[in-house]
Amino acid sequence: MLQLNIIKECRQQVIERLSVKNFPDAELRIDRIIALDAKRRELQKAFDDTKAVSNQLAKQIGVMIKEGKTAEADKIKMQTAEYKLKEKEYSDELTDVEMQLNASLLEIPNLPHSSVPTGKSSEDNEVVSQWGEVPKLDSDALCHWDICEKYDIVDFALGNKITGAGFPVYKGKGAKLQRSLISFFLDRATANGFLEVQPPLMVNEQSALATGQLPDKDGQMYFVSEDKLFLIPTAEVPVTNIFRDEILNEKDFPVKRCAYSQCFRREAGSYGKDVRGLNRLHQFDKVEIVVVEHPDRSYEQLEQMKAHVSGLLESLELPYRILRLCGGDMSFTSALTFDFEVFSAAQGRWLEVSSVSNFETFQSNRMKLRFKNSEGKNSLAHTLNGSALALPRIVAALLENNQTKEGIRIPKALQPYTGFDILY
RNA sequence: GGAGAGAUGGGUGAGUGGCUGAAACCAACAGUUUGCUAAACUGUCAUACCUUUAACGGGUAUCGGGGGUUCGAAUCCCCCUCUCUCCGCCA
Repeated sequence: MLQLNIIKECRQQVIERLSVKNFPDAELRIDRIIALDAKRRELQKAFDDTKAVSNQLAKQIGVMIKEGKTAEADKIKMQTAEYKLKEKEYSDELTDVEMQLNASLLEIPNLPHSSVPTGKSSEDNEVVSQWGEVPKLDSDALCHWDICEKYDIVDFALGNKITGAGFPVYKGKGAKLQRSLISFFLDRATANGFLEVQPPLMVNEQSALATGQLPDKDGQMYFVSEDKLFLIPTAEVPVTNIFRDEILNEKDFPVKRCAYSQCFRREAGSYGKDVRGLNRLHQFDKVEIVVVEHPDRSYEQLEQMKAHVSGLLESLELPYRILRLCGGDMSFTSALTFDFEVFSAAQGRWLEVSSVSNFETFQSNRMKLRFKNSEGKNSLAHTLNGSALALPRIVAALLENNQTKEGIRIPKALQPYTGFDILY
Protein backbone atom coordinates (compact mmCIF):
# COMPACT_ATOMS: atom_id res chain seq x y z
CA MET A 1 0.00 0.00 0.00
CA LEU A 2 1.32 3.40 -0.91
CA GLN A 3 1.91 5.88 1.87
CA LEU A 4 -0.76 8.53 1.99
CA ASN A 5 1.63 11.39 2.58
CA ILE A 6 3.57 10.48 -0.55
CA ILE A 7 0.37 10.49 -2.58
CA LYS A 8 -0.50 13.88 -1.21
CA GLU A 9 2.92 15.45 -1.49
CA CYS A 10 3.90 14.03 -4.87
CA ARG A 11 0.56 13.67 -6.60
CA GLN A 12 1.85 14.32 -10.11
CA GLN A 13 4.83 11.98 -9.84
CA VAL A 14 2.68 9.23 -8.40
CA ILE A 15 0.31 9.48 -11.35
CA GLU A 16 3.21 9.43 -13.80
CA ARG A 17 4.82 6.44 -12.14
CA LEU A 18 1.56 4.53 -12.17
CA SER A 19 1.31 5.03 -15.91
CA VAL A 20 4.55 3.01 -16.28
CA LYS A 21 2.61 0.10 -14.81
CA ASN A 22 -0.25 0.82 -17.22
CA PHE A 23 -2.53 1.39 -14.27
CA PRO A 24 -5.88 2.66 -15.54
CA ASP A 25 -7.58 5.84 -14.28
CA ALA A 26 -4.62 6.74 -12.11
CA GLU A 27 -5.44 10.44 -11.93
CA LEU A 28 -9.08 9.81 -11.08
CA ARG A 29 -8.28 7.33 -8.37
CA ILE A 30 -5.48 9.34 -6.83
CA ASP A 31 -7.64 12.44 -6.67
CA ARG A 32 -10.40 10.45 -5.09
CA ILE A 33 -7.99 9.29 -2.41
CA ILE A 34 -6.82 12.82 -1.76
CA ALA A 35 -10.41 14.01 -1.47
CA LEU A 36 -11.35 11.16 0.85
CA ASP A 37 -8.38 11.94 3.03
CA ALA A 38 -9.36 15.59 3.29
CA LYS A 39 -12.85 14.51 4.25
CA ARG A 40 -11.44 12.10 6.78
CA ARG A 41 -9.36 14.78 8.47
CA GLU A 42 -12.29 17.13 8.59
CA LEU A 43 -14.47 14.51 10.26
CA GLN A 44 -11.68 13.48 12.58
CA LYS A 45 -11.32 17.03 13.79
CA ALA A 46 -15.06 17.49 14.27
CA PHE A 47 -15.27 14.23 16.18
CA ASP A 48 -12.26 14.96 18.37
CA ASP A 49 -13.50 18.43 19.24
CA THR A 50 -16.95 17.19 20.17
CA LYS A 51 -15.51 14.35 22.18
CA ALA A 52 -13.20 16.75 24.00
CA VAL A 53 -16.21 18.77 25.18
CA SER A 54 -18.19 15.78 26.39
CA ASN A 55 -15.14 14.29 28.10
CA GLN A 56 -14.78 17.58 29.92
CA LEU A 57 -18.45 17.55 30.96
CA ALA A 58 -18.20 13.96 32.16
CA LYS A 59 -15.28 14.95 34.35
CA GLN A 60 -17.26 17.82 35.86
CA ILE A 61 -20.16 15.51 36.62
CA GLY A 62 -17.84 13.16 38.44
CA VAL A 63 -16.50 15.97 40.62
CA MET A 64 -19.99 17.30 41.37
CA ILE A 65 -21.36 13.93 42.39
CA LYS A 66 -18.45 13.51 44.72
CA GLU A 67 -19.20 16.90 46.27
CA GLY A 68 -22.85 15.98 46.60
CA LYS A 69 -24.11 18.53 44.07
CA THR A 70 -26.40 16.06 42.36
CA ALA A 71 -28.87 18.66 41.09
CA GLU A 72 -26.14 20.53 39.21
CA ALA A 73 -24.76 17.26 37.91
CA ASP A 74 -28.13 16.30 36.51
CA LYS A 75 -28.31 19.63 34.74
CA ILE A 76 -25.05 19.01 32.93
CA LYS A 77 -26.12 15.48 32.12
CA MET A 78 -28.93 16.96 30.07
CA GLN A 79 -26.38 18.90 28.03
CA THR A 80 -24.41 15.80 27.11
CA ALA A 81 -27.26 14.35 25.09
CA GLU A 82 -26.74 16.61 22.09
CA TYR A 83 -23.00 15.92 22.04
CA LYS A 84 -23.64 12.20 22.11
CA LEU A 85 -25.83 12.50 19.05
CA LYS A 86 -23.20 14.51 17.20
CA GLU A 87 -20.46 12.09 18.15
CA LYS A 88 -22.41 9.17 16.80
CA GLU A 89 -23.05 10.98 13.57
CA TYR A 90 -19.41 11.98 13.11
CA SER A 91 -18.02 8.60 14.02
CA ASP A 92 -20.38 6.74 11.68
CA GLU A 93 -19.42 9.03 8.85
CA LEU A 94 -15.77 8.79 9.76
CA THR A 95 -15.87 4.99 9.73
CA ASP A 96 -17.51 5.07 6.35
CA VAL A 97 -14.96 7.45 4.86
CA GLU A 98 -12.07 5.52 6.36
CA MET A 99 -13.35 2.32 4.81
CA GLN A 100 -13.67 3.93 1.42
CA LEU A 101 -10.23 5.46 1.72
CA ASN A 102 -8.67 2.19 2.75
CA ALA A 103 -10.37 0.25 -0.03
CA SER A 104 -9.21 2.82 -2.57
CA LEU A 105 -5.65 2.68 -1.29
CA LEU A 106 -5.60 -1.11 -1.46
CA GLU A 107 -6.39 -0.95 -5.15
CA ILE A 108 -3.35 1.15 -6.01
CA PRO A 109 -0.31 -0.90 -7.03
CA ASN A 110 3.22 -0.14 -5.93
CA LEU A 111 5.13 2.53 -7.83
CA PRO A 112 7.79 1.16 -10.15
CA HIS A 113 11.41 2.06 -9.50
CA SER A 114 12.93 4.66 -11.82
CA SER A 115 14.93 1.97 -13.64
CA VAL A 116 11.82 0.05 -14.68
CA PRO A 117 11.36 0.13 -18.46
CA THR A 118 7.96 1.04 -19.85
CA GLY A 119 6.16 -1.73 -21.64
CA LYS A 120 2.98 -3.71 -21.88
CA SER A 121 3.93 -7.37 -21.66
CA SER A 122 6.73 -9.86 -21.17
CA GLU A 123 7.96 -9.00 -24.67
CA ASP A 124 9.05 -5.62 -23.39
CA ASN A 125 11.22 -6.97 -20.60
CA GLU A 126 14.85 -6.04 -20.80
CA VAL A 127 17.51 -8.75 -20.88
CA VAL A 128 20.13 -7.67 -18.36
CA SER A 129 22.59 -10.53 -18.63
CA GLN A 130 23.00 -14.08 -19.80
CA TRP A 131 25.17 -16.94 -18.60
CA GLY A 132 26.11 -20.33 -19.98
CA GLU A 133 25.98 -22.13 -23.26
CA VAL A 134 22.64 -23.17 -24.68
CA PRO A 135 23.12 -26.91 -25.24
CA LYS A 136 22.68 -28.47 -28.68
CA LEU A 137 20.56 -31.56 -28.42
CA ASP A 138 20.17 -34.45 -30.84
CA SER A 139 17.14 -34.37 -33.09
CA ASP A 140 15.59 -37.23 -31.12
CA ALA A 141 15.87 -35.30 -27.84
CA LEU A 142 12.82 -35.59 -25.64
CA CYS A 143 10.79 -32.97 -23.87
CA HIS A 144 10.77 -33.40 -20.11
CA TRP A 145 7.26 -34.85 -19.97
CA ASP A 146 8.43 -37.69 -22.19
CA ILE A 147 11.57 -38.14 -20.12
CA CYS A 148 9.43 -38.31 -16.98
CA GLU A 149 7.47 -41.13 -18.52
CA LYS A 150 10.51 -42.90 -19.94
CA TYR A 151 12.23 -43.17 -16.53
CA ASP A 152 8.96 -43.23 -14.56
CA ILE A 153 10.02 -40.40 -12.28
CA VAL A 154 7.06 -38.02 -12.51
CA ASP A 155 3.59 -39.45 -13.06
CA PHE A 156 1.13 -36.88 -14.34
CA ALA A 157 -1.68 -39.34 -15.05
CA LEU A 158 -1.53 -40.71 -11.53
CA GLY A 159 -1.76 -37.23 -10.02
CA ASN A 160 -4.63 -36.60 -12.35
CA LYS A 161 -6.47 -39.58 -10.91
CA ILE A 162 -5.77 -38.76 -7.29
CA THR A 163 -6.39 -35.03 -7.44
CA GLY A 164 -6.51 -33.49 -10.89
CA ALA A 165 -4.35 -31.81 -13.51
CA GLY A 166 -1.36 -29.94 -12.15
CA PHE A 167 -0.77 -32.25 -9.18
CA PRO A 168 1.92 -34.68 -10.34
CA VAL A 169 3.24 -37.64 -8.36
CA TYR A 170 7.03 -37.83 -8.08
CA LYS A 171 8.39 -41.36 -7.94
CA GLY A 172 11.68 -43.09 -7.13
CA LYS A 173 14.66 -41.08 -8.39
CA GLY A 174 12.26 -38.31 -9.34
CA ALA A 175 11.18 -37.95 -5.71
CA LYS A 176 14.80 -38.16 -4.61
CA LEU A 177 15.75 -35.47 -7.09
CA GLN A 178 13.09 -33.19 -5.62
CA ARG A 179 14.33 -33.78 -2.10
CA SER A 180 17.91 -33.23 -3.20
CA LEU A 181 17.17 -29.91 -4.83
CA ILE A 182 15.28 -28.69 -1.76
CA SER A 183 18.17 -29.62 0.53
CA PHE A 184 20.70 -28.13 -1.83
CA PHE A 185 18.83 -24.82 -2.06
CA LEU A 186 18.30 -24.62 1.70
CA ASP A 187 21.92 -25.42 2.48
CA ARG A 188 23.13 -22.75 0.09
CA ALA A 189 20.75 -20.18 1.55
CA THR A 190 21.79 -21.04 5.09
CA ALA A 191 25.44 -20.73 4.10
CA ASN A 192 24.60 -17.30 2.75
CA GLY A 193 23.20 -16.11 6.08
CA PHE A 194 19.52 -16.90 5.68
CA LEU A 195 17.86 -18.42 8.72
CA GLU A 196 15.75 -21.41 7.78
CA VAL A 197 12.13 -21.44 8.90
CA GLN A 198 9.24 -23.82 8.30
CA PRO A 199 6.12 -21.73 8.00
CA PRO A 200 2.47 -22.75 7.94
CA LEU A 201 1.11 -23.61 4.50
CA MET A 202 -2.16 -21.85 5.22
CA VAL A 203 -2.59 -18.24 6.18
CA ASN A 204 -5.42 -16.08 7.42
CA GLU A 205 -6.94 -13.20 5.53
CA GLN A 206 -4.88 -10.59 7.32
CA SER A 207 -1.62 -12.20 6.24
CA ALA A 208 -2.75 -12.50 2.64
CA LEU A 209 -3.69 -8.85 2.69
CA ALA A 210 -0.41 -7.77 4.25
CA THR A 211 1.86 -9.11 1.51
CA GLY A 212 -0.54 -7.93 -1.19
CA GLN A 213 -2.10 -11.18 -2.44
CA LEU A 214 -5.42 -9.70 -1.39
CA PRO A 215 -7.36 -8.05 -2.80
CA ASP A 216 -5.27 -8.24 -5.99
CA LYS A 217 -4.93 -12.03 -6.31
CA ASP A 218 -8.23 -13.06 -4.81
CA GLY A 219 -9.43 -16.06 -6.79
CA GLN A 220 -5.91 -17.27 -7.58
CA MET A 221 -5.48 -18.75 -4.13
CA TYR A 222 -7.12 -21.90 -2.84
CA PHE A 223 -9.48 -21.00 -0.05
CA VAL A 224 -10.72 -23.18 2.80
CA SER A 225 -14.06 -21.58 3.47
CA GLU A 226 -14.78 -23.65 6.57
CA ASP A 227 -11.96 -21.95 8.43
CA LYS A 228 -11.41 -18.89 6.23
CA LEU A 229 -7.82 -19.85 5.42
CA PHE A 230 -5.84 -19.51 2.21
CA LEU A 231 -3.36 -22.06 0.93
CA ILE A 232 -0.15 -20.15 0.38
CA PRO A 233 0.80 -19.38 -3.24
CA THR A 234 4.37 -18.83 -2.02
CA ALA A 235 6.26 -18.97 1.28
CA GLU A 236 6.71 -15.22 0.88
CA VAL A 237 3.31 -14.80 2.52
CA PRO A 238 3.84 -16.61 5.85
CA VAL A 239 7.54 -15.74 6.09
CA THR A 240 7.11 -12.01 5.51
CA ASN A 241 4.17 -12.01 7.90
CA ILE A 242 6.49 -13.18 10.66
CA PHE A 243 7.32 -9.49 10.88
CA ARG A 244 3.81 -8.10 10.71
CA ASP A 245 3.19 -5.52 13.45
CA GLU A 246 6.80 -5.69 14.56
CA ILE A 247 9.14 -2.85 15.36
CA LEU A 248 12.69 -3.91 14.62
CA ASN A 249 15.93 -2.50 15.84
CA GLU A 250 18.08 -0.79 13.23
CA LYS A 251 21.00 -3.04 14.14
CA ASP A 252 18.91 -6.13 13.29
CA PHE A 253 19.21 -5.37 9.58
CA PRO A 254 19.38 -7.18 7.30
CA VAL A 255 16.88 -9.75 8.55
CA LYS A 256 17.31 -12.77 6.27
CA ARG A 257 15.02 -15.79 6.21
CA CYS A 258 14.67 -18.76 3.91
CA ALA A 259 11.98 -21.37 3.76
CA TYR A 260 11.05 -24.41 1.79
CA SER A 261 7.36 -24.79 1.18
CA GLN A 262 4.92 -26.28 -1.18
CA CYS A 263 3.01 -23.63 -3.07
CA PHE A 264 -0.57 -23.77 -4.24
CA ARG A 265 -1.94 -21.79 -7.15
CA ARG A 266 -5.23 -22.11 -8.90
CA GLU A 267 -3.76 -20.70 -12.13
CA ALA A 268 -7.19 -19.89 -13.43
CA GLY A 269 -6.94 -18.81 -17.04
CA SER A 270 -3.72 -20.61 -18.01
CA TYR A 271 -3.71 -22.83 -21.04
CA GLY A 272 -1.79 -24.43 -23.90
CA LYS A 273 1.91 -25.23 -24.02
CA ASP A 274 2.47 -23.11 -20.91
CA VAL A 275 0.85 -25.75 -18.77
CA ARG A 276 2.35 -28.87 -20.34
CA GLY A 277 4.28 -31.18 -18.01
CA LEU A 278 6.07 -29.35 -15.24
CA ASN A 279 5.74 -25.94 -16.85
CA ARG A 280 2.84 -24.84 -14.68
CA LEU A 281 1.44 -26.72 -11.71
CA HIS A 282 -1.22 -26.17 -9.08
CA GLN A 283 1.09 -27.54 -6.40
CA PHE A 284 4.83 -27.15 -6.57
CA ASP A 285 7.91 -26.88 -4.38
CA LYS A 286 9.95 -23.78 -3.83
CA VAL A 287 12.65 -22.43 -1.57
CA GLU A 288 12.02 -18.76 -0.91
CA ILE A 289 14.34 -16.11 0.47
CA VAL A 290 12.93 -13.10 2.30
CA VAL A 291 14.82 -10.05 3.50
CA VAL A 292 13.79 -7.09 5.65
CA GLU A 293 16.26 -4.30 5.08
CA HIS A 294 16.98 -0.67 5.88
CA PRO A 295 15.53 1.59 3.14
CA ASP A 296 18.99 2.99 2.37
CA ARG A 297 20.37 -0.44 1.58
CA SER A 298 17.50 -2.34 0.01
CA TYR A 299 18.75 -2.03 -3.56
CA GLU A 300 22.21 -3.24 -2.57
CA GLN A 301 20.44 -6.14 -0.92
CA LEU A 302 18.51 -6.84 -4.11
CA GLU A 303 21.83 -7.18 -5.95
CA GLN A 304 23.09 -9.63 -3.33
CA MET A 305 19.94 -11.69 -3.70
CA LYS A 306 20.43 -11.74 -7.46
CA ALA A 307 23.98 -12.95 -6.92
CA HIS A 308 22.71 -15.71 -4.64
CA VAL A 309 20.25 -16.95 -7.26
CA SER A 310 22.88 -16.71 -10.02
CA GLY A 311 25.19 -18.83 -7.89
CA LEU A 312 22.57 -21.55 -7.59
CA LEU A 313 21.93 -21.73 -11.31
CA GLU A 314 25.64 -21.75 -12.12
CA SER A 315 26.20 -24.60 -9.65
CA LEU A 316 23.45 -26.50 -11.43
CA GLU A 317 25.17 -25.70 -14.74
CA LEU A 318 21.98 -24.36 -16.23
CA PRO A 319 22.17 -21.60 -18.85
CA TYR A 320 20.14 -18.65 -17.68
CA ARG A 321 19.38 -15.04 -18.34
CA ILE A 322 18.25 -12.22 -16.11
CA LEU A 323 15.41 -9.92 -17.13
CA ARG A 324 14.46 -6.58 -15.76
CA LEU A 325 10.68 -6.64 -15.88
CA CYS A 326 8.89 -3.83 -17.63
CA GLY A 327 6.10 -1.91 -15.94
CA GLY A 328 3.34 -3.91 -17.55
CA ASP A 329 4.74 -7.30 -16.57
CA MET A 330 5.53 -6.45 -12.97
CA SER A 331 3.49 -7.66 -10.05
CA PHE A 332 1.05 -5.43 -8.24
CA THR A 333 3.25 -5.17 -5.17
CA SER A 334 6.73 -4.82 -6.63
CA ALA A 335 8.88 -1.73 -7.18
CA LEU A 336 11.57 -3.55 -9.12
CA THR A 337 11.68 -7.17 -10.23
CA PHE A 338 14.34 -9.29 -11.88
CA ASP A 339 13.22 -12.57 -13.37
CA PHE A 340 15.58 -15.47 -13.88
CA GLU A 341 14.91 -17.71 -16.85
CA VAL A 342 16.52 -21.02 -17.58
CA PHE A 343 16.80 -22.36 -21.10
CA SER A 344 14.88 -25.54 -21.61
CA ALA A 345 16.65 -27.10 -24.56
CA ALA A 346 14.10 -29.59 -25.82
CA GLN A 347 11.23 -27.16 -25.60
CA GLY A 348 13.49 -24.50 -27.05
CA ARG A 349 12.23 -21.83 -24.70
CA TRP A 350 13.17 -19.84 -21.65
CA LEU A 351 11.39 -20.82 -18.45
CA GLU A 352 10.98 -18.51 -15.50
CA VAL A 353 12.49 -20.10 -12.42
CA SER A 354 12.94 -17.17 -10.10
CA SER A 355 11.64 -13.72 -9.45
CA VAL A 356 13.60 -11.40 -7.18
CA SER A 357 11.89 -8.21 -6.08
CA ASN A 358 12.13 -5.17 -3.90
CA PHE A 359 8.78 -4.07 -2.49
CA GLU A 360 10.20 -1.04 -0.70
CA THR A 361 7.55 0.04 1.83
CA PHE A 362 4.55 -1.36 -0.03
CA GLN A 363 4.21 -4.49 2.08
CA SER A 364 5.63 -3.00 5.27
CA ASN A 365 3.05 -0.22 5.15
CA ARG A 366 0.28 -2.77 4.96
CA MET A 367 1.68 -4.89 7.73
CA LYS A 368 3.06 -2.07 9.91
CA LEU A 369 6.57 -3.47 9.75
CA ARG A 370 8.76 -0.76 11.17
CA PHE A 371 12.12 -0.08 12.75
CA LYS A 372 13.46 2.52 15.16
CA ASN A 373 15.69 4.78 13.12
CA SER A 374 18.77 6.60 14.41
CA GLU A 375 16.57 9.42 15.70
CA GLY A 376 14.48 6.95 17.68
CA LYS A 377 11.48 7.40 15.42
CA ASN A 378 9.56 4.53 13.90
CA SER A 379 9.74 4.26 10.14
CA LEU A 380 8.80 1.64 7.60
CA ALA A 381 11.33 -0.99 6.64
CA HIS A 382 11.84 -2.33 3.13
CA THR A 383 10.90 -5.92 2.27
CA LEU A 384 12.40 -8.04 -0.50
CA ASN A 385 12.05 -11.60 -1.61
CA GLY A 386 13.07 -14.04 -4.25
CA SER A 387 12.67 -17.62 -5.33
CA ALA A 388 15.82 -19.57 -4.68
CA LEU A 389 14.52 -21.56 -6.39
CA ALA A 390 11.22 -22.93 -7.70
CA LEU A 391 11.66 -26.61 -8.51
CA PRO A 392 9.47 -27.77 -11.40
CA ARG A 393 11.07 -25.83 -14.22
CA ILE A 394 14.54 -26.43 -12.82
CA VAL A 395 13.74 -30.13 -13.02
CA ALA A 396 12.35 -29.69 -16.53
CA ALA A 397 15.52 -27.95 -17.68
CA LEU A 398 17.81 -30.44 -15.96
CA LEU A 399 16.01 -33.36 -17.57
CA GLU A 400 15.98 -31.85 -21.04
CA ASN A 401 19.42 -30.25 -21.09
CA ASN A 402 21.28 -33.15 -19.49
CA GLN A 403 19.79 -36.07 -21.38
CA THR A 404 22.31 -38.61 -22.65
CA LYS A 405 22.06 -42.10 -23.99
CA GLU A 406 22.93 -43.47 -20.53
CA GLY A 407 20.38 -41.33 -18.73
CA ILE A 408 20.11 -37.90 -17.20
CA ARG A 409 23.39 -36.42 -16.05
CA ILE A 410 23.18 -34.96 -12.54
CA PRO A 411 25.27 -31.80 -11.97
CA LYS A 412 28.26 -32.28 -9.64
CA ALA A 413 26.92 -29.92 -7.00
CA LEU A 414 23.80 -32.03 -6.66
CA GLN A 415 25.40 -35.48 -6.60
CA PRO A 416 26.15 -35.49 -2.85
CA TYR A 417 22.42 -35.02 -2.34
CA THR A 418 21.07 -37.47 -4.90
CA GLY A 419 23.61 -40.19 -4.31
CA PHE A 420 23.63 -40.94 -8.04
CA ASP A 421 25.31 -39.16 -10.96
CA ILE A 422 23.13 -40.56 -13.69
CA LEU A 423 19.38 -40.84 -13.50
CA TYR A 424 18.04 -43.78 -15.48
C1' G B 1 -16.08 -31.79 20.15
C1' G B 2 -17.68 -31.10 25.90
C1' A B 3 -16.66 -28.41 30.76
C1' G B 4 -14.09 -24.58 33.26
C1' A B 5 -10.45 -20.42 33.65
C1' G B 6 -8.26 -16.45 31.33
C1' A B 7 -6.39 -12.31 27.60
C1' U B 8 -3.65 -5.27 30.74
C1' G B 9 2.48 -1.58 27.97
C1' G B 10 9.09 -5.11 25.60
C1' G B 11 8.31 -8.87 30.06
C1' U B 12 6.11 -10.11 35.04
C1' G B 13 1.89 -8.15 37.08
C1' A B 14 -1.73 -4.50 40.04
C1' G B 15 -6.20 -2.52 38.96
C1' U B 16 -14.45 -4.37 39.72
C1' G B 17 -17.40 2.53 37.22
C1' G B 18 -14.69 8.92 37.56
C1' C B 19 -8.56 11.28 40.71
C1' U B 20 -5.96 5.08 35.51
C1' G B 21 -2.75 5.99 29.30
C1' A B 22 -2.79 2.83 33.20
C1' A B 23 0.75 1.21 40.08
C1' A B 24 5.01 -1.69 41.13
C1' C B 25 9.00 -4.59 39.58
C1' C B 26 12.16 -6.35 35.59
C1' A B 27 14.33 -5.41 30.91
C1' A B 28 16.04 -1.43 27.63
C1' C B 29 18.18 3.46 26.79
C1' A B 30 20.79 8.08 28.57
C1' G B 31 23.57 10.09 32.55
C1' U B 32 26.18 10.45 37.59
C1' U B 33 29.62 7.84 40.56
C1' U B 34 33.92 4.62 39.39
C1' G B 35 41.36 1.85 38.21
C1' C B 36 38.10 -2.13 35.19
C1' U B 37 33.76 -4.99 35.92
C1' A B 38 29.84 -5.04 39.21
C1' A B 39 26.73 -2.28 42.34
C1' A B 40 24.22 2.18 43.61
C1' C B 41 21.75 6.64 42.24
C1' U B 42 19.08 10.04 38.64
C1' G B 43 16.34 10.51 34.34
C1' U B 44 13.86 8.56 29.81
C1' C B 45 10.91 4.70 28.29
C1' A B 46 3.51 2.65 24.03
C1' U B 47 1.21 3.44 19.31
C1' A B 48 -1.76 5.93 15.81
C1' C B 49 -4.48 10.04 14.15
C1' C B 50 -5.87 15.30 14.34
C1' U B 51 -4.04 20.27 15.25
C1' U B 52 -1.20 27.54 11.76
C1' U B 53 2.52 24.29 18.73
C1' A B 54 7.63 29.04 17.70
C1' A B 55 8.37 25.08 21.51
C1' C B 56 10.02 19.79 25.33
C1' G B 57 2.42 22.31 23.10
C1' G B 58 -2.90 20.85 22.82
C1' G B 59 -6.81 17.26 21.49
C1' U B 60 -8.75 12.21 20.28
C1' A B 61 -8.49 6.96 20.23
C1' U B 62 -6.35 2.40 21.95
C1' C B 63 -6.02 -2.50 28.34
C1' G B 64 -7.33 -9.52 22.54
C1' G B 65 -11.33 -7.81 18.34
C1' G B 66 -16.40 -5.95 17.56
C1' G B 67 -21.00 -4.13 19.57
C1' G B 68 -23.96 -2.37 23.88
C1' U B 69 -25.24 -0.04 28.96
C1' U B 70 -23.71 4.82 31.29
C1' C B 71 -22.94 11.80 31.86
C1' G B 72 -18.41 8.65 32.38
C1' A B 73 -15.92 1.68 30.97
C1' A B 74 -9.50 -1.73 31.51
C1' U B 75 -13.61 -2.43 35.12
C1' C B 76 -20.74 -4.06 33.77
C1' C B 77 -23.57 -6.86 29.49
C1' C B 78 -23.56 -9.51 24.50
C1' C B 79 -20.91 -11.72 20.25
C1' C B 80 -16.23 -13.30 18.09
C1' U B 81 -11.01 -14.78 18.26
C1' C B 82 -7.12 -16.80 20.84
C1' U B 83 -4.59 -19.14 25.20
C1' C B 84 -4.52 -22.46 29.43
C1' U B 85 -6.57 -26.78 32.45
C1' C B 86 -9.57 -31.26 32.52
C1' C B 87 -12.35 -34.87 29.48
C1' G B 88 -13.09 -37.02 24.55
C1' C B 89 -10.84 -38.00 19.77
C1' C B 90 -6.38 -38.54 17.03
C1' A B 91 -1.21 -38.25 12.94
